Amino acid sequence: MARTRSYWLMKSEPDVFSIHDLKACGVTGWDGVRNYQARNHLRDDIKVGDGILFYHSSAYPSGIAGLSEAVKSGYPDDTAFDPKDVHYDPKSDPAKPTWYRVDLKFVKAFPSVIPIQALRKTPGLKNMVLFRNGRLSVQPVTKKEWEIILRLAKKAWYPITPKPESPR
DNA sequence: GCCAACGTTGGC
DNA sequence: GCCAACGTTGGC
Repeated sequence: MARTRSYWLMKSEPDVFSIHDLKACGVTGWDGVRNYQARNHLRDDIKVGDGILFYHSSAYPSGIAGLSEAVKSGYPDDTAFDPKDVHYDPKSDPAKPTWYRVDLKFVKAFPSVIPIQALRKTPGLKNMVLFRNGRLSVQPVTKKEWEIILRLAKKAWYPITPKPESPR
């Protein structure tokens, strides 16, 4: 029997890599993750066909910006072996890699980002890992949460919050 | 810029 | 193995 589809949320700072960058490149390797809990999901749990909520962090607004899908399950993240890479980790042994990545493809950019404030206010989303362990950059999402969020994306239009002036 | 939450490191 | 110090993330 076919495996049930799982769902995930992955964070990215849009200044570094946004849903529009994913749209432009089509498929990308999700590398540079250097947290063990997130690594475990990348290495062991995410399978081809799984649905991914693409989350913009440290953004205006922060929130879910679109959809992605896993096209390749966990394999070693070789940026860890490259001394010139910002994510270089001298402790990661190529013969026994510490860090893993998956490949993702672009599925959809929402017409407007669903802001975290709207997610927080939605009753069925109270228990999202996003609110319990906000710092985890690769986190599981339940089927129910996934469905609620797809409905929010379809119905709602969210104005772009202006970026506050930085103090001088 | 501030700070809460969490992870990692290292002395003991 | 404990825990204090420190670093990072990310919302606000």
